[in-house]
Amino acid sequence: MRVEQAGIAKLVQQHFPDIAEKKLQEEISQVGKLMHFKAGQLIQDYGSYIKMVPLLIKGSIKVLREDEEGNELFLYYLEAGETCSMSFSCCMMNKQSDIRTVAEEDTTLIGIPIRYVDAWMRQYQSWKNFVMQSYDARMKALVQTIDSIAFKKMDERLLEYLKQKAKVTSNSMIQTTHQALAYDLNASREAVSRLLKQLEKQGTVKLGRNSIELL
DNA sequence: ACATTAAGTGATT
DNA sequence: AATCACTTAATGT
Repeated sequence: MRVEQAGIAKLVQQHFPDIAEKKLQEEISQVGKLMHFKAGQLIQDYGSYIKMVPLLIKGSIKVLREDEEGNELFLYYLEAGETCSMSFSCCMMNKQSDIRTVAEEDTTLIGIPIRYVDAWMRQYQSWKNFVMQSYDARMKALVQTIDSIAFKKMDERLLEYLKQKAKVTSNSMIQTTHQALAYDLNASREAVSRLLKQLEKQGTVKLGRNSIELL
Protein backbone atom coordinates (compact mmCIF):
# COMPACT_ATOMS: atom_id res chain seq x y z
CA MET A 1 0.00 0.00 0.00
CA ARG A 2 2.73 2.43 0.99
CA VAL A 3 4.62 1.43 -2.09
CA GLU A 4 1.66 2.10 -4.37
CA GLN A 5 1.09 5.53 -2.83
CA ALA A 6 4.69 6.55 -3.28
CA GLY A 7 4.42 5.26 -6.84
CA ILE A 8 1.35 7.31 -7.60
CA ALA A 9 2.93 10.51 -6.25
CA LYS A 10 5.88 9.96 -8.55
CA LEU A 11 3.66 9.28 -11.53
CA VAL A 12 1.72 12.47 -10.93
CA GLN A 13 4.93 14.48 -10.79
CA GLN A 14 6.16 12.85 -13.96
CA HIS A 15 3.05 13.13 -16.09
CA PHE A 16 1.19 16.07 -14.60
CA PRO A 17 3.79 18.75 -13.91
CA ASP A 18 1.04 21.37 -13.67
CA ILE A 19 -0.33 19.72 -10.57
CA ALA A 20 2.38 21.32 -8.50
CA GLU A 21 1.06 21.63 -4.97
CA LYS A 22 2.65 19.08 -2.69
CA LYS A 23 -0.46 18.64 -0.57
CA LEU A 24 -2.54 17.95 -3.64
CA GLN A 25 -0.05 15.39 -4.86
CA GLU A 26 -0.29 13.71 -1.48
CA GLU A 27 -4.05 13.66 -1.56
CA ILE A 28 -4.04 12.18 -5.03
CA SER A 29 -1.76 9.39 -3.94
CA GLN A 30 -3.98 8.72 -0.95
CA VAL A 31 -7.33 8.50 -2.75
CA GLY A 32 -6.25 7.69 -6.31
CA LYS A 33 -6.51 4.14 -7.58
CA LEU A 34 -4.02 2.86 -10.08
CA MET A 35 -5.97 1.11 -12.82
CA HIS A 36 -4.97 -0.90 -15.86
CA PHE A 37 -6.90 -1.53 -19.05
CA LYS A 38 -5.96 -3.82 -21.89
CA ALA A 39 -6.08 -2.67 -25.51
CA GLY A 40 -9.64 -2.74 -26.77
CA GLN A 41 -11.16 -2.93 -23.32
CA LEU A 42 -14.29 -0.90 -22.66
CA ILE A 43 -13.77 1.72 -19.97
CA GLN A 44 -17.02 3.68 -19.90
CA ASP A 45 -20.19 2.93 -21.79
CA TYR A 46 -23.19 5.09 -22.60
CA GLY A 47 -25.58 5.48 -19.76
CA SER A 48 -23.17 4.42 -17.07
CA TYR A 49 -22.55 6.66 -14.10
CA ILE A 50 -19.06 7.95 -13.73
CA LYS A 51 -17.46 7.39 -10.38
CA MET A 52 -13.89 8.20 -11.27
CA VAL A 53 -12.08 10.93 -13.09
CA PRO A 54 -9.10 9.44 -14.90
CA LEU A 55 -5.60 10.84 -14.97
CA LEU A 56 -3.92 9.11 -17.88
CA ILE A 57 -0.44 7.82 -17.15
CA LYS A 58 0.30 5.52 -20.01
CA GLY A 59 -1.37 4.48 -23.25
CA SER A 60 -4.34 6.17 -24.89
CA ILE A 61 -8.11 6.16 -24.85
CA LYS A 62 -10.53 6.49 -27.73
CA VAL A 63 -13.62 8.59 -27.11
CA LEU A 64 -16.78 7.79 -29.10
CA ARG A 65 -20.25 9.17 -29.49
CA GLU A 66 -23.29 7.17 -30.52
CA ASP A 67 -26.58 8.38 -31.96
CA GLU A 68 -30.09 7.00 -31.48
CA GLU A 69 -29.73 4.47 -34.30
CA GLY A 70 -26.53 3.11 -32.87
CA ASN A 71 -24.20 4.73 -35.36
CA GLU A 72 -20.88 5.36 -33.73
CA LEU A 73 -18.60 8.26 -34.35
CA PHE A 74 -15.02 8.77 -33.27
CA LEU A 75 -14.51 12.01 -31.35
CA TYR A 76 -10.91 12.20 -30.15
CA TYR A 77 -8.10 10.47 -28.35
CA LEU A 78 -6.92 11.02 -24.81
CA GLU A 79 -3.24 10.57 -24.23
CA ALA A 80 -0.89 10.33 -21.26
CA GLY A 81 -0.87 13.52 -19.21
CA GLU A 82 -4.49 14.23 -20.07
CA THR A 83 -7.84 13.67 -18.46
CA CYS A 84 -11.40 13.24 -19.65
CA SER A 85 -13.24 16.55 -19.53
CA MET A 86 -16.52 14.81 -20.17
CA SER A 87 -16.09 12.95 -16.92
CA PHE A 88 -15.84 16.23 -15.03
CA SER A 89 -19.10 17.63 -16.26
CA CYS A 90 -20.80 14.26 -15.95
CA CYS A 91 -19.73 13.58 -12.41
CA MET A 92 -20.38 17.11 -11.19
CA MET A 93 -23.97 16.88 -12.28
CA ASN A 94 -24.14 13.21 -11.40
CA LYS A 95 -25.29 12.54 -14.94
CA GLN A 96 -25.02 9.43 -17.04
CA SER A 97 -22.25 9.23 -19.58
CA ASP A 98 -22.95 10.62 -23.05
CA ILE A 99 -19.96 8.91 -24.49
CA ARG A 100 -18.15 5.63 -24.68
CA THR A 101 -14.46 5.25 -23.98
CA VAL A 102 -12.31 2.35 -25.06
CA ALA A 103 -8.65 1.68 -24.37
CA GLU A 104 -6.82 2.14 -27.65
CA GLU A 105 -3.68 0.55 -26.24
CA ASP A 106 -2.77 -1.03 -22.93
CA THR A 107 -3.49 1.87 -20.65
CA THR A 108 -2.67 2.88 -17.10
CA LEU A 109 -4.50 5.62 -15.27
CA ILE A 110 -5.09 7.01 -11.81
CA GLY A 111 -8.78 7.03 -10.96
CA ILE A 112 -9.88 9.88 -8.70
CA PRO A 113 -13.17 9.25 -6.89
CA ILE A 114 -15.55 12.00 -7.88
CA ARG A 115 -16.21 13.38 -4.42
CA TYR A 116 -12.70 14.83 -4.30
CA VAL A 117 -12.84 16.40 -7.74
CA ASP A 118 -15.27 19.10 -6.69
CA ALA A 119 -13.64 19.92 -3.37
CA TRP A 120 -10.21 20.24 -4.91
CA MET A 121 -11.52 22.80 -7.35
CA ARG A 122 -11.95 25.21 -4.47
CA GLN A 123 -8.98 24.03 -2.46
CA TYR A 124 -6.22 23.89 -4.98
CA GLN A 125 -5.39 26.49 -7.58
CA SER A 126 -3.34 24.08 -9.66
CA TRP A 127 -6.19 21.56 -9.76
CA LYS A 128 -8.56 24.23 -10.99
CA ASN A 129 -6.09 25.31 -13.64
CA PHE A 130 -5.58 21.73 -14.65
CA VAL A 131 -9.30 21.18 -15.09
CA MET A 132 -9.65 24.38 -17.09
CA GLN A 133 -6.74 23.53 -19.33
CA SER A 134 -8.20 20.11 -19.97
CA TYR A 135 -11.45 21.67 -21.05
CA ASP A 136 -9.61 24.01 -23.37
CA ALA A 137 -7.64 21.18 -24.95
CA ARG A 138 -10.72 19.00 -25.43
CA MET A 139 -12.63 21.88 -26.97
CA LYS A 140 -9.90 22.33 -29.52
CA ALA A 141 -9.85 18.67 -30.39
CA LEU A 142 -13.61 18.61 -30.66
CA VAL A 143 -13.78 21.64 -32.93
CA GLN A 144 -11.20 20.00 -35.12
CA THR A 145 -13.30 16.89 -35.53
CA ILE A 146 -16.38 18.98 -36.19
CA ASP A 147 -14.50 20.79 -38.95
CA SER A 148 -13.45 17.48 -40.32
CA ILE A 149 -16.97 16.13 -40.41
CA ALA A 150 -18.62 19.29 -41.68
CA PHE A 151 -16.16 20.54 -44.25
CA LYS A 152 -13.95 17.70 -45.34
CA LYS A 153 -14.56 14.95 -47.80
CA MET A 154 -14.42 11.36 -46.73
CA ASP A 155 -10.93 10.76 -48.13
CA GLU A 156 -9.49 13.62 -46.07
CA ARG A 157 -11.28 12.48 -42.96
CA LEU A 158 -9.98 8.96 -43.42
CA LEU A 159 -6.40 10.13 -43.82
CA GLU A 160 -6.69 12.44 -40.83
CA TYR A 161 -8.05 9.60 -38.74
CA LEU A 162 -5.24 7.28 -39.78
CA LYS A 163 -2.64 9.91 -38.94
CA GLN A 164 -4.11 10.47 -35.51
CA LYS A 165 -4.25 6.78 -34.86
CA ALA A 166 -0.64 6.35 -35.91
CA LYS A 167 0.32 9.25 -33.69
CA VAL A 168 -1.29 8.06 -30.48
CA THR A 169 0.09 4.57 -30.88
CA SER A 170 3.41 5.92 -32.20
CA ASN A 171 3.27 3.28 -34.85
CA SER A 172 2.77 3.81 -38.57
CA MET A 173 1.58 0.22 -38.85
CA ILE A 174 -2.08 0.40 -37.99
CA GLN A 175 -3.75 -2.85 -37.01
CA THR A 176 -7.40 -2.60 -37.88
CA THR A 177 -10.06 -3.67 -40.35
CA HIS A 178 -11.82 -1.56 -42.96
CA GLN A 179 -15.03 -2.34 -41.14
CA ALA A 180 -13.74 -0.90 -37.88
CA LEU A 181 -12.58 2.27 -39.63
CA ALA A 182 -15.95 2.60 -41.32
CA TYR A 183 -17.61 2.26 -37.95
CA ASP A 184 -15.55 5.02 -36.33
CA LEU A 185 -16.01 7.37 -39.28
CA ASN A 186 -19.65 6.45 -39.66
CA ALA A 187 -19.14 5.45 -43.28
CA SER A 188 -19.74 2.24 -45.20
CA ARG A 189 -17.11 -0.43 -45.33
CA GLU A 190 -17.06 -0.38 -49.13
CA ALA A 191 -16.40 3.35 -49.20
CA VAL A 192 -13.47 2.95 -46.82
CA SER A 193 -12.07 0.09 -48.89
CA ARG A 194 -12.26 2.11 -52.09
CA LEU A 195 -10.72 5.21 -50.56
CA LEU A 196 -7.92 3.16 -49.08
CA LYS A 197 -7.26 1.67 -52.51
CA GLN A 198 -6.91 5.18 -53.88
CA LEU A 199 -4.56 6.17 -51.09
CA GLU A 200 -2.49 3.10 -51.83
CA LYS A 201 -2.29 4.03 -55.50
CA GLN A 202 -1.11 7.50 -54.50
CA GLY A 203 1.54 5.84 -52.38
CA THR A 204 0.25 7.34 -49.13
CA VAL A 205 -0.41 4.00 -47.61
CA LYS A 206 0.36 0.31 -47.86
CA LEU A 207 -2.43 -2.18 -47.36
CA GLY A 208 -2.43 -5.67 -45.89
CA ARG A 209 -4.97 -7.86 -44.26
CA ASN A 210 -5.84 -6.29 -40.91
CA SER A 211 -3.13 -3.73 -41.37
CA ILE A 212 -2.51 -0.37 -42.94
CA GLU A 213 0.92 1.20 -43.08
CA LEU A 214 1.20 4.96 -43.31
CA LEU A 215 4.04 6.05 -45.56
C1' DA B 1 -10.36 -29.47 -46.42
C1' DC B 2 -13.80 -26.59 -44.83
C1' DA B 3 -15.73 -22.61 -42.50
C1' DT B 4 -15.26 -18.01 -41.25
C1' DT B 5 -13.98 -13.43 -41.79
C1' DA B 6 -11.84 -9.56 -44.42
C1' DA B 7 -11.60 -7.22 -48.55
C1' DG B 8 -12.73 -6.14 -53.58
C1' DT B 9 -16.14 -5.20 -57.35
C1' DG B 10 -19.94 -3.64 -60.06
C1' DA B 11 -24.54 -2.27 -60.42
C1' DT B 12 -28.29 0.58 -58.54
C1' DT B 13 -30.23 4.55 -56.31
C1' DA C 1 -21.78 8.10 -50.95
C1' DA C 2 -24.94 4.11 -49.36
C1' DT C 3 -26.65 -0.36 -50.17
C1' DC C 4 -26.86 -4.77 -52.29
C1' DA C 5 -25.29 -8.82 -53.98
C1' DC C 6 -22.05 -11.11 -54.96
C1' DT C 7 -16.67 -12.83 -55.58
C1' DT C 8 -12.08 -13.52 -54.05
C1' DA C 9 -8.53 -13.89 -50.68
C1' DA C 10 -6.62 -14.91 -46.20
C1' DT C 11 -6.88 -17.36 -41.90
C1' DG C 12 -8.31 -20.35 -38.31
C1' DT C 13 -9.92 -25.18 -36.85
